[in-house]
Amino acid sequence: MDEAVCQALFEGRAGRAEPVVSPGTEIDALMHVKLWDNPCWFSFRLNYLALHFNNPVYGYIQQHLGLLRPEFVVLWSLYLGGSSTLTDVVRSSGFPKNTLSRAANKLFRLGMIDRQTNQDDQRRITLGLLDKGRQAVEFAKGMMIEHERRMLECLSPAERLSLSEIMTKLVTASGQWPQMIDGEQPDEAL
Amino acid sequence: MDEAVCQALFEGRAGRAEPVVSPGTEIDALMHVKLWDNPCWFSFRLNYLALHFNNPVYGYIQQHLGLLRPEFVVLWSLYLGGSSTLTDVVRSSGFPKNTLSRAANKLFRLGMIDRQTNQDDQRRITLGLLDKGRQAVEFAKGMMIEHERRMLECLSPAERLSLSEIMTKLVTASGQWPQMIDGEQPDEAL
DNA sequence: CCAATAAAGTTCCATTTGGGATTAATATTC
DNA sequence: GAATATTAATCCCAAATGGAACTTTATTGG
Repeated sequence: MDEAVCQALFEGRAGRAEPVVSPGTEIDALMHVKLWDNPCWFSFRLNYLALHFNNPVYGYIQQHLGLLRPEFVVLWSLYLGGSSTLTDVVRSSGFPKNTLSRAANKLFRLGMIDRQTNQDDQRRITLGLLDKGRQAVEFAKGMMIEHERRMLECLSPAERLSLSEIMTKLVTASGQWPQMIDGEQPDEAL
Repeated sequence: MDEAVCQALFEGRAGRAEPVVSPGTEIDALMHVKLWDNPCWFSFRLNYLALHFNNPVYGYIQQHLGLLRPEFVVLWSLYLGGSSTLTDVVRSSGFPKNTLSRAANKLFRLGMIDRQTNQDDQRRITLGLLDKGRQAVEFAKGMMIEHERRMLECLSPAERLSLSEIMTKLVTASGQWPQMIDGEQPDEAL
């Protein structure tokens, strides 16, 4: 284990020469620098990889289901977590609440979800997946899993396990990261 | 090395019980399911982590520099890669070209970059960072590195190295991933 | 050498987005 | 128990976004 490399990674230098480029991957000069000489190597790769999931997957969903990303996010949330309130979807997805409110309204109009006002707290509206919504999710689900599988197939089983564990660690720690950087006061601080 | 777990990770099941939740991380039920019982565990964590970089960082940049994300992306590209053409920035960032065209025009108006028409190909315009643009990047750079450092500080040095290597492998393989899923014809296929 | 094709950037415009105010229901405080 | 604060969801509207068409320059092929 090379201490200098670890320190470099922590400090934000990628700290390694680029790997041999695999066939089919033509990388121009600017891409090269962003990948291998970027002080924010982690964030860049994160965004780069997220893009390569989101663009094809949400493009396909829009094309075949006519649903925008926030709309599908609501469906996916209800599919995974069962009936939920809009606020739960907001918290778990990071989209702004008005964007998801609009999305839920459209899904309701499309007959993909229903909305039930909560009896003991009448502010809350529980959103529930209807058959039509479930069918939409199930239509997209296989494609999403397959696309993710293709993204991960370049890794060895041990690497996939390692990646899962490391990302788990990061996500678990995320509660302690600043939601905002100094100058921007969070509401409570005012 | 547990074969079943590796297979599960490949197939898209997270395949593990959730870790002990660290203090400060209150996770509601829906979040829990999305993290630990999501067939697209990788993509979800990718987007989740990217969000936790982008929101604070670009919020800060907008607040203090008055620059939108596409605008800062252009500056960051020129800062890392030196003078480049808009198309290079498009390719290396994944933003649509009209969005970046607008961004470059605004940066030009602000005196942060200059534009030089290429002599041997008059379609090309080389964008170059001016002092004012460089100062903007350098103003934000420390904050960005620091935020990324905070995100990574929960990992051991060995884990950071491993993460870097695995992400490198993924990015390098990305040229072979589909840019589009079947039904959506890429332009050339028509 | 000229038409057809492609590439770099820009412009147009309808749609999407998200900050902030608003409404309505519940919690808390005094 | 009225007054205040908080929370859930929605509405308003100015701004940002991105697909598609367009302009200009370069390349290709007959």
